[in-house]
Amino acid sequence: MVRITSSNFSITQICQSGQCFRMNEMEAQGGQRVSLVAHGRYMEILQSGDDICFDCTQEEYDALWKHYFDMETDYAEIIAGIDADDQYLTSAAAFGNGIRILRQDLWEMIISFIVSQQNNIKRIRRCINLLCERYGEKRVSGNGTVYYDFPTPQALANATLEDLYACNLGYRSRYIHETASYVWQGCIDLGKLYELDYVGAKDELLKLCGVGTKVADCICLFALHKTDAFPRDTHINKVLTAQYPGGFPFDKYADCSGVLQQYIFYYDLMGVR
DNA sequence: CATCAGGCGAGAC
DNA sequence: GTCTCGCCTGAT
Repeated sequence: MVRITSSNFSITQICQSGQCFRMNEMEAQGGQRVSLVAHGRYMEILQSGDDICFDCTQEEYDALWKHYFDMETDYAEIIAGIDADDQYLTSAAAFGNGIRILRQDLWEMIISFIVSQQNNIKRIRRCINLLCERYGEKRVSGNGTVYYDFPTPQALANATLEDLYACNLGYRSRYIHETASYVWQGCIDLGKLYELDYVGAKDELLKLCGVGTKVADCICLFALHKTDAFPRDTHINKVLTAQYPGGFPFDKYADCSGVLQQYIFYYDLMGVR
């Protein structure tokens, strides 16, 4: 068990923000609890107010989860940098101030956000769980929980189109089949994407079948942690049209616009209006 | 029954 | 380069 105290950190907000499809809210008394599969491990986190309890060793927290949850970044500073005259953005950030931009697995994000297109979060989770159960390695955690690794490029490349359609992926089945084959054959070196800047990494990702501008931006933000990426989906476009008819002030928020995108997205999705 | 969900690829121009 | 159109599936 690792106990830490942090304002600007909410496991439920992170869970609901829709960047991670393998994080689930659980029943809990006297606080919030989520389970998570990442880094090939299963973990639970308990939170009560500013008190957060990671169910792992200190070594594991320091080596993996601290970085995964972006604990080194001061989100209060980002929020403090928001233009006080921008009432919408100020409200959105106050509403979602516990959100973090996670550092998730690159391959998992590529497939997850291909699945996400023209799809709703509930079905996205179902599709991904199905892919993991059918093509991921089965594991058992320390507390006896059965879970599945995210399928490897090889496992998905070996799945037939029919198999993928059977996972209710619809027309995205072909995209996943082609992208998995492409990666498994070594046509793209995913490792080198970490060395590129946002624009360079995005250009490479756009070569993948089923990856367009929006999906590429999500991968850049949630896997490569390019916080200057600003994914534009239907929610964001709706808000930009209504709240920023003169254009969103990207120049003010050069290297944190991706964080702001998450505040806006979450506020539009969950906020009471 | 129509519409939409965190878009994208293919083809027309 | 920009625009339109069709697309699996399920929830509302």
